[in-house]
Amino acid sequence: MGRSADLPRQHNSGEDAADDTDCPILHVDMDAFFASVEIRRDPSLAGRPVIVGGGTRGVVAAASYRAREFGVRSAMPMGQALRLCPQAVVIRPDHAAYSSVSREVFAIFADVTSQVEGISLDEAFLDVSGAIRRAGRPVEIARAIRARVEGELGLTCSVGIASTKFIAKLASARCKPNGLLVVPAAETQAFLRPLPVGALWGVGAQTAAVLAGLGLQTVGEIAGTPPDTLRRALGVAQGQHLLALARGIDPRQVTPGTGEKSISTERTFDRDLTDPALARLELLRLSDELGSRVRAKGLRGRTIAIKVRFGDFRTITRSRTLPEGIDDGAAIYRIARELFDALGLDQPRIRLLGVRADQLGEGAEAVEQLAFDLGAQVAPPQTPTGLGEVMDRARSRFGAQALRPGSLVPAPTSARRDQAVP
DNA sequence: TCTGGGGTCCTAAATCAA
DNA sequence: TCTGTTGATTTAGGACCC
Repeated sequence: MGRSADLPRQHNSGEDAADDTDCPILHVDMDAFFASVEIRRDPSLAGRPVIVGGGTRGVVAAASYRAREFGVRSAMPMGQALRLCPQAVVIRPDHAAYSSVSREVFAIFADVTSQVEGISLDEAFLDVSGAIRRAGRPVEIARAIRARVEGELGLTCSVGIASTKFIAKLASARCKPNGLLVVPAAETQAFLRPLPVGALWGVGAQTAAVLAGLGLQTVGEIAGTPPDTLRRALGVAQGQHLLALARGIDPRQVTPGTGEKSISTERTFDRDLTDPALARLELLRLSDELGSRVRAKGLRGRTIAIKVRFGDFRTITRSRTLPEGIDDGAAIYRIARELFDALGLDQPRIRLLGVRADQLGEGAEAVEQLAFDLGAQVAPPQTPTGLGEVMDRARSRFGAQALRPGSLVPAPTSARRDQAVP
């Protein structure tokens, strides 16, 4: 969602006249996605400032355009957002709902082309070069997508059309909300030159400050800077990357669905944890959840990492790589706890804890491969093989709370204990 | 002002093996 | 055998994205 530098909105009067030759890349971006889904669910919210986010220590995940008129932006602390717009309706994020709507949106994309690269729930690149003969010019395809998304799902999106991914993304940002913008291949340079450096993908606050130190404010100024200057200031990889982008060069292809490389779960506490025993309990909870999510995707993680953020926002990570992948909450917890204990924290103030699985491999495939190697007489196991799988099956039948590690079950109330113990 | 949660990618140092 | 080089891997941290 619109986290990048705000770009002046460009009303593209000449949408039909714009030359979309050699512009096969579409960037489709849903408008204020989370907030729009919430408004669709509760139409009485239409026209009101809606902020999706929350928690006493939360930030804004999405703001409706009405809320943005008050200066509310994504990633803004909730306290600040509510000072700007006290009358806003605040809604806790419902990721399951957004995922579900996202699948419907992507189903429309898939009708157009198989060349769809999802960036997030609400954003994707489409390479429509293979669809032009069947579905028409890129502009016509984009118009059809926008009509279907609005007609079938009651949501609006914006589409940028260009010769490269990067320019297409800038174009969609520039025509938001509910717009369509073509940047003809021949006009790429003119389009780029006046933009602020923050418009470039990969330039955040830190990099922008470094560039400002070099006296560089616009993309055009970066494009005219000697490569060595940028490499020295930003490192080889980033320097070259930025220079190429600033000159409109972006060879990246649209690459449909490459599997994820890590899965993580983390939690910021309403109040800092000071009791290491409580912190370990949270690690157990997080490890258990992570195990479920890793198993649900049929994966195993070979590297387990923990993340600890302290009261002063200082953040550290610790990781360990294992000889084999694991997917079981208890096994993940053992590693996480060892990493945590090795920190030797004395009187900690812990704001956040997280657990992550890296170096993901396919667990089920490994089992099947083993069966194959044994001569195919051994069928892949049809019954659960581990405690984690047993728990997953029980949860899917009886609900998420059905089975949890013993120490996560709330202590019985005195009344219930009285009943249980005659 | 007071900073979420889910990710990706890059850098750099340490370590180990060829 | 010793030493230096090189490359791969691990680990930690950080910037950035939505």
